[in-house]
Amino acid sequence: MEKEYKALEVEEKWLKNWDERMYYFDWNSKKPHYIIDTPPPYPTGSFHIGHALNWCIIDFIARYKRMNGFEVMFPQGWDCHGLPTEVKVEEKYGIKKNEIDRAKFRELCINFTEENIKKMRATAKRLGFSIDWSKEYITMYPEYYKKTQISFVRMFKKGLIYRGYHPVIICPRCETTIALAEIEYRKGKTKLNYIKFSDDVVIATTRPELIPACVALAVNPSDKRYENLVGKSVRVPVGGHEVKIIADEAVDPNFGTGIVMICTFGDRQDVKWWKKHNLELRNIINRDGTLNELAGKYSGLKLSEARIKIIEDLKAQGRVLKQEEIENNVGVCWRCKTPVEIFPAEQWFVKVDKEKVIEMAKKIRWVPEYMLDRLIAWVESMEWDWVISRQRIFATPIPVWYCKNCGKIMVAEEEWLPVDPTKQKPPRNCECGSGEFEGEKDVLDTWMDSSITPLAIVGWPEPKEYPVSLRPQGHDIIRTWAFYTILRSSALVNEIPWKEIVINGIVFGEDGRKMSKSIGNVISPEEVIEKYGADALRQWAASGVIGEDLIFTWRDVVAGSRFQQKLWSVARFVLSHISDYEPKEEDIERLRIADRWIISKLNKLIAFVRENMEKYRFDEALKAIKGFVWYEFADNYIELVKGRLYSGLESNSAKFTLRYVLDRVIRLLAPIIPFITEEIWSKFEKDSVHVQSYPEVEEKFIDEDAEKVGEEMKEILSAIRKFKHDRGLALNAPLKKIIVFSLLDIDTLDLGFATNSEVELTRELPEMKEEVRKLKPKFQILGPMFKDRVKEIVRAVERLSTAEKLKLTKEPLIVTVDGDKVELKPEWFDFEIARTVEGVEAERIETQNSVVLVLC
RNA sequence: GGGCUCGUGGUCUAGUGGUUAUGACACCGCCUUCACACGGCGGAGGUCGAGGGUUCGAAUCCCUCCGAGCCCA
Repeated sequence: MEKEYKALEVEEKWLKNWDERMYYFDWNSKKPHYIIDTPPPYPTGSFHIGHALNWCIIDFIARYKRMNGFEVMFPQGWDCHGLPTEVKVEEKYGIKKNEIDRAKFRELCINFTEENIKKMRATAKRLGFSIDWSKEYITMYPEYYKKTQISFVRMFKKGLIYRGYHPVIICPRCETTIALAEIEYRKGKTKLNYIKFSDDVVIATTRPELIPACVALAVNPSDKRYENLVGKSVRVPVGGHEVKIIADEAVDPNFGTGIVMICTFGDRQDVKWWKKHNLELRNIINRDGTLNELAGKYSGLKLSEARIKIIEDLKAQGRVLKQEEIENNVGVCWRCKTPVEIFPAEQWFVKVDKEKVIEMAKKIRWVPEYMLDRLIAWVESMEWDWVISRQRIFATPIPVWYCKNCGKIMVAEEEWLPVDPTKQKPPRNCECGSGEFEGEKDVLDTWMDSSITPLAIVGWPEPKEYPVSLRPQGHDIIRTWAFYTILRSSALVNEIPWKEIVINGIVFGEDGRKMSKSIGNVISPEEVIEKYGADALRQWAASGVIGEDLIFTWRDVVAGSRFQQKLWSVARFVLSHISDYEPKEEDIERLRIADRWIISKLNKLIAFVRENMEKYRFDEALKAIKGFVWYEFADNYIELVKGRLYSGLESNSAKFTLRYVLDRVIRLLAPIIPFITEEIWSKFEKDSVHVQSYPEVEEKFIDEDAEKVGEEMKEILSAIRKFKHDRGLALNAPLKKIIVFSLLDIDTLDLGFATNSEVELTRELPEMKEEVRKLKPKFQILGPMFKDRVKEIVRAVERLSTAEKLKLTKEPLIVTVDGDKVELKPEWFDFEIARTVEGVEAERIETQNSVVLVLC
């Protein structure tokens, strides 16, 4: 074995040699199934570090479960549809989606996405994820979006999908609907106009051009000034129609006059009020940003023109009382910077049954638990149903036609799916007899695709089993992906989607801020892999507490890389000593104290690691393994048994132990660092480490007595190292003699080798003088017993004489506290006793349970 | 503005009622000993965000404030 561990070479080698079929999921397997509803990422082309964190966690779980005898399904999906791809494709080819053939545009999007998937797949493979590639799904392909369409049809038939009015955002210049994500906000100045509707009703508005769209006025219910107005009606100037005055808490009494005008629609708050108070819809704006006939004499004017004209007219009527300049945020189109307008249009909705979703969510086990609160808070604050239609192209088509003759809606039958209604006609005529249809041009929200992933991976509409075992995902998409999935699972099969949901945090840059291209703090997984390899990055990913956000730091990656070198060096040492050794039962009988000590500690480690892996606390598990390998096994155990190994004296017991420990440690680490563990495993075992079982605790090796003695030997060794260090001696410098006074069965053979000195153990403590050096009250006992008198008791104990303190170590002692006699018991205190031995010219070192005399 | 989370040596971090607060990185000294200098041994460094409360006892529980972050208005 080479001295240096070459992570990159080893990782490349195993990527080539591994047979990925060992990760394939078999429905017919008799093992218990463990199905993971993995997130399908949006194929942007780069698998970023946030994905890496998420996938590492999934892979730790998948590999751990596999080694524990589960048949694990780790599928990989790609959530393809959406606006960003449309935008990228427009940029790439210099086209506009509305100016070219829909089918052609869709094709360009598909090609673009396929390229991106290819790149991301490569990174996922390089990171060593145990993905079952035979279970890959791609939402833009007909096999998948057929399922999305079936889900639409079924929910429509159950009455869970309906059509209704909802605002869409349009850019009046581009004459197209745009998404919230496409709005930029600009700070600007505008005029707040105080407009008199009647003698006692004055409103303040920044949008006078919308007065003809006014459908109500609102005041805060606690506003004393307007108590008598609520419920009354008032005539709208320039519009001429009458509107009611209503009360609503959301009105800010301190803004303007405290009376606000509600229009359909000025902004998102108007939309809320419109829904909440069931107001009339009064749409005065056309898609091109001009006013329609509902605006009366202003019909045909552009909004900006209408604004001037309306203010002019109002001034002429003496209705404009005041105009003050204020700062505000205006939403503008990201492309042309024109202020956007809200425009009511017919949309498709999914009904949201809040109680049902919460009830379902509570049946799922949430890790960490508090993440459930986020979902509940979100659901409870929802103000309207889920709008699922989008005015876009690259998405799953809504399988619906409208009869050109009678206008009736025809929803596709399941047998007709998949279908694109803009290209295909329905196979039968409308009830009215007409065969002329207009296909639905709107398409489905991308979350309609991705909210059926747990169903899709088990073969729905003929699910092989359900619910699945686990959903791992980030907390940033609880409100979307987790919520929609629970909603859809409930609606489609009346069942929870998964038994458990594990939420991971998001990744920040080294500066503590969210990674973003504009800040320039983005680190790509490839960058890390090129320098330190996948295992090092995986160790960083394991260092996070589940649910909490994680900062990327090179420091952690480097620390991971160092641990790999340490593990490699340890393995190199162990393997060089066991190459010609076969474990034999009789060697167990001959195990010495140090062997039994380390094996016992290892078994306790196994219990601890299992417990934490079950809780998804990979940070705790890895930290414990690292600590064991580095500070127990390498620094102490190996140092203790080197003598036996080099001398050949009692060496088989050490060899048995080295092999036992290495075997367990490698298997414990395999889910987290699959490459280096495989490499080391291959040097002394056959088959892949990834098809082995996870180490089990062997109770017969848990040995408290040996641990006590082993810890003491470790302490003695450390004390002697410190002694040599203080004297300026080399650590391997021989000493004349070391005499250990101890009642424990210290192994003088190992300790002698390790200190390079003769070690003598003696039970007799000749002419030993004892003195209580420290006396620590055990407050856990004293607190409940004496309550507020504890301090007095402690003071009384401190006043005791040396002889009395020594007496208290062995028997109860009566002391006087505030005139009361109190009997103190030895078990209420921790004693630290100094033992001095006279007549010996030697350095005296004391450890917990021994006195060590060093003759040099 | 609402929901959730976090604030611990220089930096990052463990720690949900017990006195002397965990570890890592960085730092300082010593040691190139045959697994490892990406190492070993030793050392220095903290009023646990601020204030108040509960308690015999608070980093830990409660309240208020300050600061940071995420998601949503």
